[in-house]
Amino acid sequence: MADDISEQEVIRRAKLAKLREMGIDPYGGRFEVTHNAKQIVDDYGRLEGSLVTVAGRLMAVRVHGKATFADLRDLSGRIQLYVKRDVVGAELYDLFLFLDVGDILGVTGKVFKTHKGEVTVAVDDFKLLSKSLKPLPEKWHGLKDVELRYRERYVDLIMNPEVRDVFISRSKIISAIRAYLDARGFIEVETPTMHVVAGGAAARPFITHHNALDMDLYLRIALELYLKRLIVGGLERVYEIGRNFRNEGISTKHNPEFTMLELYQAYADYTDMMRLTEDMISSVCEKVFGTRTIQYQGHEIDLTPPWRRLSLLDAVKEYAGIDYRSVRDDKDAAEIAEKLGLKSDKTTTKAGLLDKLIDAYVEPNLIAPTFLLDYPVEVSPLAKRKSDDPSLTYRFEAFIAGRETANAFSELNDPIDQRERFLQQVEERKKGDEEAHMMDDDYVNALEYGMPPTGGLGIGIDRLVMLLTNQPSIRDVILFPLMRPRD
RNA sequence: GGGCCAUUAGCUCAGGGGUAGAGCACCCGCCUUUUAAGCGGGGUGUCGAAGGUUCGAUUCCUUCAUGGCCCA
Repeated sequence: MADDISEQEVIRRAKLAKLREMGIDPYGGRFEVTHNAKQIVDDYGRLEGSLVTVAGRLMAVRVHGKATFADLRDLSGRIQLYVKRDVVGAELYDLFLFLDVGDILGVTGKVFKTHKGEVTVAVDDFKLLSKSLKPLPEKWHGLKDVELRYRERYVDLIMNPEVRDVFISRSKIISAIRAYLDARGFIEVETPTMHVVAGGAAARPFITHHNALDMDLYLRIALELYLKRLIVGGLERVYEIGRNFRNEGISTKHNPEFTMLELYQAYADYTDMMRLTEDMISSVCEKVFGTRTIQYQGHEIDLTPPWRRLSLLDAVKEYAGIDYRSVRDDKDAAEIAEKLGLKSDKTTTKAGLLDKLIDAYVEPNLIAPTFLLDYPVEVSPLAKRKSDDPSLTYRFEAFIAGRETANAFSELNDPIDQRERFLQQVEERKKGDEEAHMMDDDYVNALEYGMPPTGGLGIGIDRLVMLLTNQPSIRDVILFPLMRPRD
């Protein structure tokens, strides 16, 4: 280990030893600050000439012989330090020059402005709070290598302030969602992440094992079925913001673990969910960013309600030129897929064809926020059938910037129909569809006690954050995206 | 899973069969209001890994690893 560290690291380790020799603890303890960097700059008028104590990471040092300028950075921003040999004395001055960029320190000094007008702290005293043993990346270009940025996100966060801002925005967006739902009488709950039956979505689960019970468990692929059990239990308005796990490929839109918001509202239906979706997303955007208009990868998108509403089958007819109602069976579907040149790795079913048509022809056209309404029952095993057309369901998906952003329906609360739909899914599974639902007897049992008519909504938080922060990849909104380990 | 691309110093990147390059960072010296401080000096490296071709490979070929983008 010791022989594969760089020269710069060797030098820093030697400095560390020297500091200890000098009786200086290179990893000091508690340090009380009076101000952060931004406060000192913002309140210069009041603070000029007074003593402040501030702590942060040393980001740059500019030595001018017997006086030195340095940049200290904390969460709030950057503040310049000025250390003068005449003021701090030779011993402390030499100690300051002995520090490295990257070290964390606390300083006390007087606030003043330089000739160039920059607010600066004239250091009287400072304390090393943590010795940094590795050199930081280049100050001008920062850390660019995407692999390193994801693997060593801590360095990414130190070097790239705009990355830090994205994650601060993410936190604010989630807080704003909580505030929005809490204000409307929703209660936040936590349901299991380890499931005996992985349901609520069409996806392959991760499998884990409980030793004491000697049983396999699935990491949840959705929050849905437990939250609806709570609606049966009378909680009426519930939501959960939680991690889902899906055992599928990794892409700019997929990370194996990702965060979903799901909410359920008793006595509501999917029209209520539409209004809630457009109102929540646009008000969260306004609360966090002060505007309802966003820029996403070259598109200007206005989130102000009401959003466009369009029947799914009309959209497919309009954009793909296919009348889905004329597709009688899986064989028809396969022929159409073949004719359109839609490649697929599995045998094409009616449901699979619809998915592909939406993907290839409809989605790319839905830049402005759009609700696609009334999905066929075969792709919506948990949604209530339309009373005027039982082949369709009261379900919508919302699309923004050509991407699915929300999925919602009037929940199926007929236990007999639900059991039949599960049975159909089990058949699909037997035919080789690994993403088809499993039978969930306990969920049907819950419905048999009676679930009120309910509207439910799911929103992928990561994708929403991507949209609102203009990030092209889901990895840019997940602090530690999954990576293969190095060696 | 398939296609394309990338991998060279701590970082950002050039190079292209014949002793390994730049900027920043780092080390030494000078410098008391600089800010990508400046001036002078110093190159710190398993060119992702393993095979192959060759007198000679960081460079060409093959395989592998990791990552990115596109497709599935």
